[in-house]
Amino acid sequence: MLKIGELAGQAKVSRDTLRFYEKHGLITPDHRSEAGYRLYSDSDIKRVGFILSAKEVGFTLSEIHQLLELEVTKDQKSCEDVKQFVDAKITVVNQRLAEISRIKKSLQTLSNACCGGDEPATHCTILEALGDQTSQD
Amino acid sequence: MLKIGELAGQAKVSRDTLRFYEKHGLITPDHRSEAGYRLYSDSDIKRVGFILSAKEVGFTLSEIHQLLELEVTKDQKSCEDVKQFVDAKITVVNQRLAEISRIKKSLQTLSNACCGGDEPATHCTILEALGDQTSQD
DNA sequence: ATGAACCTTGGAGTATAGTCTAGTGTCAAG
DNA sequence: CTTGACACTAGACTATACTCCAAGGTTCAT
Repeated sequence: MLKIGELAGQAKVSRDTLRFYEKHGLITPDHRSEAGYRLYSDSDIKRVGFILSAKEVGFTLSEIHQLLELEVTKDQKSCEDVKQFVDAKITVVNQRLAEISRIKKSLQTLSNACCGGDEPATHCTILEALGDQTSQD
Repeated sequence: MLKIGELAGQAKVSRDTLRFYEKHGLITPDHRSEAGYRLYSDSDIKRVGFILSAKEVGFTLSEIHQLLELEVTKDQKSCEDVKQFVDAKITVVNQRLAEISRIKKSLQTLSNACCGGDEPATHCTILEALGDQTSQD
């Protein structure tokens, strides 16, 4: 069982952020101590990690909330709903993957462009690099 | 030359957003008409597209501003600075790629988990799916 | 020559995601 | 038995990224 400061330390967020996430339903301590201190389980480190990863790749807290709420039950009905929701998210994740790859390529083109690189100094802005994505990977 | 509404329509943002981006140095119309109307060049569609892509994968407007400002000149000095900056961005982009791939896999695991899928119904939440990334791709 | 549909500016308002402060309580070490 | 590091709540404040509004000017088709 971890106190809020311990979880915060391990997950590299502030205590305030954890309380904020709790207020918004993203994470709830397993239970409270006599004194009312939040007590988290070890697996909550993973949960916070997921929240941070998902946030970093562009999901909002409310989307992350939905993802964390998902529970595929045996109930066929809810299962179909979950599948639809998840498949929609996979679609946006794929779009994001494509876009981030595109940006990565442009950055690499830009990085190779000058400074004694092999490229002629024509790709001199990110927009020019974006327009011309051929050989670099 | 495009008026603000035309650019907004093509780039699928609001006029207000374009004015907001201008205020923050992300995009400036080529020039103004006699009446003071903003007139954009065709290439500004691409510029707005870049802003939106970069935003979607988690860059802030101020980072995007920096990316757009980058100009690899022949000057060796500034060139090294640019390379450093760009290489740092490539590092974060790679991290983001890894994280988004991880999330994608979990979503796929989750999607396959039930509903007559081949997986047993053990992967029933995103966190369980995250923990167990083996065969799916 | 007038009305709709556009454009201008400045400034206020909103949503999201924290971050900080105040006032108070808890706990472990010296 | 007190001091320092931590915890609690409620609420105010901040940054980012828009979004809307008011009051007015422009363009153009009818």
